[in-house]
Amino acid sequence: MRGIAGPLLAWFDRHKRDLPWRRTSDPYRIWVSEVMLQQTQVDRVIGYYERFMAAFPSVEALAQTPLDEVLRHWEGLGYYSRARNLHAAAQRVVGEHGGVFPRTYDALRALPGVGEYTAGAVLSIACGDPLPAVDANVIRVLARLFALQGDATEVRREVALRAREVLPEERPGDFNQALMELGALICIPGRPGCLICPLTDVCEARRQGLQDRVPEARSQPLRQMAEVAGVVYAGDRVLIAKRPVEGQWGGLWEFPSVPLRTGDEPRQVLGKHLLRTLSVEIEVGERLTQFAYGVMNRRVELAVHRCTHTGGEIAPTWHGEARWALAGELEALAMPSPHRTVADLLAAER
DNA sequence: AACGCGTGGCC
DNA sequence: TGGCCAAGCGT
Repeated sequence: MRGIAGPLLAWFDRHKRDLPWRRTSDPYRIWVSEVMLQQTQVDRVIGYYERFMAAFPSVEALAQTPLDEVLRHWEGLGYYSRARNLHAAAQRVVGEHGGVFPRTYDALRALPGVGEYTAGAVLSIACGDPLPAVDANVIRVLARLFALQGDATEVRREVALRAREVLPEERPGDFNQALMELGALICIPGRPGCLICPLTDVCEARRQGLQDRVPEARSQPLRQMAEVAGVVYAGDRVLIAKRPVEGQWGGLWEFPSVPLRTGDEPRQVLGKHLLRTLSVEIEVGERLTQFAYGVMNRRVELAVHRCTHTGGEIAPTWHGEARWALAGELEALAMPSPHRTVADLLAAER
């Protein structure tokens, strides 16, 4: 296999999408885009990237902003550890590198949230370093190009070697992006568009008729769950709780909620939960809303009750931070998607 | 090594 | 309509 760089880069020059992070060579901006793009589709990232850059135009700006505000800009994008790591990394760039974005592999790789892929992507795209950037697209494209089959781990390792071999000295960043762009637009998981693929003539899977074979993704079984949340009023304020930084929705604010087990009486469980975790006494009132949301491999039926504070001050425990908030404050807090739905409901009824 | 970690669009 | 999926990383 020789010379895929030529036709691939020619195709890329002609068909690449006009994306905001392709209009800069600032390593900081490339880095932010790459972190946002982890496990997230391009179309979804564009708006977040532009708002994030307007708010945090430099690594110093990001570093000096409170994490809560950074998370608010990340709300809805998911995988919130990315935002926490991005923020922590920005502070380390300022504190340990004098605000100069690191341009060596080891220094970049040492930042939280920067793995092998991201380090290679940032340095090849922003600095022209001849490093591969192997993401799921590249694995699929090269596995097909070289007709690599077998164990997923084995294919991955083999792809990593091939990615280094096919990488051209000229325009390594564009080459990496071209492989990913091809994987996203043409060499897609389902039925690849071999008829319009610039590499169709040299693709070994195509030659062998294996192009429809794609590494089977092992899907986790979907679990059904139920939970109850309370919008607890004390006068004109509502009770909000901050989720612990580790785990799902870490660092985000939510209306206090608790999982239900089969047979649980939701209103009773909610009351006991608030008493036990925050020492807050409540009276559980009418059901405000009920809906299902999906998160990871779970489908959750959420019932939300309007509640009234009847006694007890918030006693912060190991469960984390909680406080009373004015309705107008909710807009500025980072909340999980289903809780944002509830907050919007409250805002609409006022 | 295998698993946890979000979200909404798609067919 | 619901199962699948997307420019990974940390542990």
